[in-house]
Amino acid sequence: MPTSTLDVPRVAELCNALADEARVEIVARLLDGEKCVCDLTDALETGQSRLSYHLRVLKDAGLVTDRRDGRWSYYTLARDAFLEAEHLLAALRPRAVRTSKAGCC
Amino acid sequence: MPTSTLDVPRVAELCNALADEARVEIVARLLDGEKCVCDLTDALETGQSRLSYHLRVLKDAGLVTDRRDGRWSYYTLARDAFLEAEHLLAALRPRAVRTSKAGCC
DNA sequence: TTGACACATCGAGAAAAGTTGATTTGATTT
DNA sequence: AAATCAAATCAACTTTTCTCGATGTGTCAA
Repeated sequence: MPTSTLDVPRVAELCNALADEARVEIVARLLDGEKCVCDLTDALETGQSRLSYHLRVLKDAGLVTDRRDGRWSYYTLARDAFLEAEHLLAALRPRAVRTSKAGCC
Repeated sequence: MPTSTLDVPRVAELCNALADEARVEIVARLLDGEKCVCDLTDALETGQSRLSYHLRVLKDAGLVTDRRDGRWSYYTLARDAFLEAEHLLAALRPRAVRTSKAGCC
């Protein structure tokens, strides 16, 4: 459930999770649906432990969820978290073009 | 001018700039318009060089612009960059609730 | 039950980011 | 011109993040 206004630590947490290219790549790969770790390893041509690490960061931030099926783990984007991120970001958007120049101190 | 789709490095760059609470605080303070550095130093109760460092990170990412007037520097949120960020994030949002479970490998 | 597999986790090292105090720069006041 | 002030930059240090190879854990096949 997305919080509406200015949750500073949460913004930092979510952005932090998306602050690394490897993780954004992962998210991009998950856009067309659930993938298992082996699919991602192939697609991203990266070491298994590295991938596992980044998946964990995304998971800790709530941006993905995982599901186990036998030996495989499947990861899915968490729609709620992305909506939450959008709302939080929207709350940071400057309302209009500011013309008023500030005086100082 | 906001790019539309999946610019992975740019997402990482923007998110990185917002991945630190201090910087999100700064953005929050700038929401009601332009501020000089001294205002921010007071408001955030932080050292001057620390603030200057974080302002530079925000500026390098394009999220703020600065203007000099005499001895003072004024910082303003860059509306375009925030819109760009919103668009980029929107492009990462999973389209709908996925029910299809992936087969593997 | 042994071996192979998929993945998570660990430990150590490398790299990057953040903090702090001192110095520098450039503008203003006296 | 000298002193003062706002803010940027620097250098040294601390902390965090990332990477890589190794090990651990649970699952399945032979």
